Amino acid sequence: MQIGVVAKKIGLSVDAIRFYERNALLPRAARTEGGFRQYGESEVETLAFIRRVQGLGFKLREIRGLLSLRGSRLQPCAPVRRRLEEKLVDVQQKLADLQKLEHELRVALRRCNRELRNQPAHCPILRETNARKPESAE
Amino acid sequence: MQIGVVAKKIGLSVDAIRFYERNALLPRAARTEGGFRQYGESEVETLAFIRRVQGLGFKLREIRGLLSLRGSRLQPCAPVRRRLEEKLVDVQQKLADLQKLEHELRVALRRCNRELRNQPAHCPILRETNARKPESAE
DNA sequence: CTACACCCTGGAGTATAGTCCAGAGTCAAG
DNA sequence: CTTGACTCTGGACTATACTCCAGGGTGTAG
Repeated sequence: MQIGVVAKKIGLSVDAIRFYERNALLPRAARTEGGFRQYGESEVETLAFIRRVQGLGFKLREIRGLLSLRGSRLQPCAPVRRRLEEKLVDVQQKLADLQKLEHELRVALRRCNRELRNQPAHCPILRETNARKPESAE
Repeated sequence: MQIGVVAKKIGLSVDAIRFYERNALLPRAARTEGGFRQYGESEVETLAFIRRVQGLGFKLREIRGLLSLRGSRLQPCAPVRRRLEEKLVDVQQKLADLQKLEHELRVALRRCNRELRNQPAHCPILRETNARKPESAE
């Protein structure tokens, strides 16, 4: 298969696949005489794998690490599990951060709504400690 | 006040403040004869404002928009509220995405743990549709 | 006058995951 | 042989929010 076919098959751009090769996620592909990349099923599977774990939130540098575990005979599942756990912790941290942010946004909105009913020209977000343009001649 | 004092006061780097000026979050500061930036309270408040809304998840380009509402006489609270609402929707979308991700990670981990008990050498994450190195002579 | 801390400008660099491009070559069909 | 679709390489570009730097000037204490 040449690169365009694989790209369509997996749902990646041709450029993305070349990018992965340049960045050592894929080994350098075999070439035709004319220099065209040739792919077989195993490359397609590697690309599918990349998509899969990328969907799990792994970055390309982490995926490189995961890929290096493939094909090793040394119980690769344990390190993979460790990475999954780390990633889960990561995600949970981000969730907590975002939840806090959500709360703060709600608080700000509530204050904004209260003010809007009372004095429509005074925005508590903009004001706060009395922020005001210096040159605005009132 | 010169820039270093303000930086310490607000908890920003000198470079960050200069960066904000270059990027139109702050108007060009007044200068001493020697060319040193001079700041007063209003600039300090603007910087504090920037920090505050940045803490609410706004990007600098969005903050520029918020800043342009300050000092306008035209009921600035309404557009601010709209922006807060949009940001909230944003955050909720991200939360949903991350929750889905968390779920997927848990699923992957469960499968991983099951396999680990049964056949420690077979990682279901790495395998999936039978991914395997092509040249590995078994 | 010198030393030292501080400041100036403009530009480059950081990380991420690609995309887009020019200029050139390849390959199959007609 | 030509056309058209496809591919090659290397490099530049995107967004974000800064940081770091060189090479120079300023301001003040002693």
